[in-house]
Amino acid sequence: MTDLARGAKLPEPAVTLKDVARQAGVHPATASRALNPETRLLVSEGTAGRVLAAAAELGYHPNAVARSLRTRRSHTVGVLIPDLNNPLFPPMVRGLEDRLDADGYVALIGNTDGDDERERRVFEQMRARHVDGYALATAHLRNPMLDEAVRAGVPVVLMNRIAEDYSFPSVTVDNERGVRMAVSHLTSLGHRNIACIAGPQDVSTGLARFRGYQAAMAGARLPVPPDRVAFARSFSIEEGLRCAREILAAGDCTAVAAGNDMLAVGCYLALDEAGLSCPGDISVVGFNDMPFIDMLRPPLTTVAFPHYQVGTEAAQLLLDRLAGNGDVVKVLYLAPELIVRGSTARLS
Amino acid sequence: MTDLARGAKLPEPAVTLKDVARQAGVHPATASRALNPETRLLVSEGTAGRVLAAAAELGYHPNAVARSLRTRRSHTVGVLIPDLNNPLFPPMVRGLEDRLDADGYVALIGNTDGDDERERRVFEQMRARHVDGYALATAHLRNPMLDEAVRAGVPVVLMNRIAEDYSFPSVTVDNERGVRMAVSHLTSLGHRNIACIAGPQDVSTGLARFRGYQAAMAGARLPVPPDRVAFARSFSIEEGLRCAREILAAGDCTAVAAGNDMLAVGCYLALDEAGLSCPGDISVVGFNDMPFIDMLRPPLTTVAFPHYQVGTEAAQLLLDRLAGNGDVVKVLYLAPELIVRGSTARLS
DNA sequence: ACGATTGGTGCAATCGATTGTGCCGCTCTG
DNA sequence: CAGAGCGGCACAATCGATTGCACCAATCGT
Repeated sequence: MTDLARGAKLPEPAVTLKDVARQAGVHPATASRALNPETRLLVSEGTAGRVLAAAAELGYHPNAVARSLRTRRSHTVGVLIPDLNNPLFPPMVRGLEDRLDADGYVALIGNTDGDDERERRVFEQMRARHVDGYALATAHLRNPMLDEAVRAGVPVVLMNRIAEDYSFPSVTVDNERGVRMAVSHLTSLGHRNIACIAGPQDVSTGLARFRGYQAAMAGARLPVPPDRVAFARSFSIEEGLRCAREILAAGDCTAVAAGNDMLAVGCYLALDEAGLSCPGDISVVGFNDMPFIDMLRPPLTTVAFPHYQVGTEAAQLLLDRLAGNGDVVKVLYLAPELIVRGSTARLS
Repeated sequence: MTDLARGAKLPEPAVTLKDVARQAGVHPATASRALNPETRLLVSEGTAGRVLAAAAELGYHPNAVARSLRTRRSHTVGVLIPDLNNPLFPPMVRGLEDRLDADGYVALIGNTDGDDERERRVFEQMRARHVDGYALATAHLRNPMLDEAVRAGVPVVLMNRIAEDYSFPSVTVDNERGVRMAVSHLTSLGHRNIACIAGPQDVSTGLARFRGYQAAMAGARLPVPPDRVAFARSFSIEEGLRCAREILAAGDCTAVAAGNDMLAVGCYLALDEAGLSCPGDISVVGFNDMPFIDMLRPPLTTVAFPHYQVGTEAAQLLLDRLAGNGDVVKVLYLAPELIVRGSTARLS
């Protein structure tokens, strides 16, 4: 085993701008301008060439930390999500990272677990690191940190959420329409007694989807007895199970529209528990088209939307802001798509 | 809509150390020492109190960028993984982040997609940002960047992988033992013709697990005809499907040991395709116990290991290094556990 | 009681890059 | 041919915090 492999600290060469300047026989300031494409026209072509050559030869890599200190731009954005383990988020994060990367930005990812205390901590961490902007996909709508961020002049975009009071650039799916599509699908299969496992009503997705359910039922002139709706306290399998039990106990429905795929999975468990088959006895629709949800038995009929694009578009909105072009607040609604699989069947 | 919500840039107050010092009536240097717990004992108790009070009153938050420049410590570590969308990684990343967070470090996550070019790019990005260390879970074993990192004196730990040539601190599961457990399970169910869908042989997990298969078969004095082993080029569902087709075409096996859960899922697809049932006709075992793998039909029998702990332990190893206590290279093998579910059955 | 220690602070350099200002010397013009 | 204009570059300040060093006062030992 070598000393190197053991992690021994050797004096890092650390070639700096000054080294490049010396090698090229110019002042560091000139080297800086030559290296920066924006200001390269300020130096003569010949000098620029020598500097570039020197930089290449020495293997110069600018020190991003020093640059940030001076320019007050960290080229870093903070991304707040509830939980990376939720399969919904990795594709969005990748979309964000990929788009940001193209412009030289990197993402700092923070998991909040829906916990306000934790959310505040990661937010502070990010602020201390002077992130240039935030992309939020966190649970709660009202948020003191939002005020703080805008007051500090730091751009914020929302993913998969919209804020009601403030007007932030956001990227989301048209949740209401998505649920209407799902419920229409069920009615077209002959279902009339359609229950709903609604998500938390203090997050915009939960709210909008429940509204979509109500609108679709009203549009089809179908009644919605109170015991045919259960409200989950979180978008989790456990809550889906609990709510589905409630609904099954109330009896007499032939289909369930779940607020998202997790709740639908919980519903699957409740059906197993009750000895009911899906879609034989009861049809189930979800929302999100999470990765791997098509591998379930039966494969879940659900409402899909382009997760990756949510990330890229959010990144684009943020980059627009950061570049100074962000006068109008854009709210992007991506189109939902109904994916019919095996969990829904014609009422026999 | 207010100007603030529209993202108008206002002059940020940006309270600095100098402000705190002035408020407390001391020199910035003294304020610095008072604020840092490590050096607080250098200033008198009274002054420290005044500085702390001033900092609290003004809402001072140290500028991490400036500090990094001076201390040459970014309190940031680079995490390289193949793809965040692979459900195997989010738990590990969370483990890492949670442990790092406890010591004030944050993680920069980079996806390499198994692409050397991309890997190099994110590595450069991270180096430019002067990360204090790296945690790697990337695909390939041999890697010029590893040399570069150790030469620069930047600590590196490996997750879910071990390097053969160099000796790096690593955290991984005992892959060989895990597969032996899986194969023993199959033989105890009466299976003798056990095929293997092996992972890529140029990554340590693929290699070790294949060795485990060979060892287990040899130990049970079972023959391994060449056409009963297929090598996947990547740990993907597609490759699992392709390999499973090959194996099924060769005929006459009653069980398949897959190099990981993804490959096992591909195997499920091939069985469907061939009109075979699992576990009725063929038993299948996987490796990893990915999230949601228990929701499949049939639920997959697989080898589990604590993903989250891999992350926390890797973080711990890295933090040890960063703190200067890292003389001996630790390689941690976490114990695998066989999770028997519905995809394996007694040979009838 | 006087010189030597020690505790507490201030001073100034430093990390590495960016950028406003100003000087030099060239070219162009009237 | 003199002065205006300008391209090209160097100088130095700056971002905000850390830290080696020096300095002053108070205390201690003998």
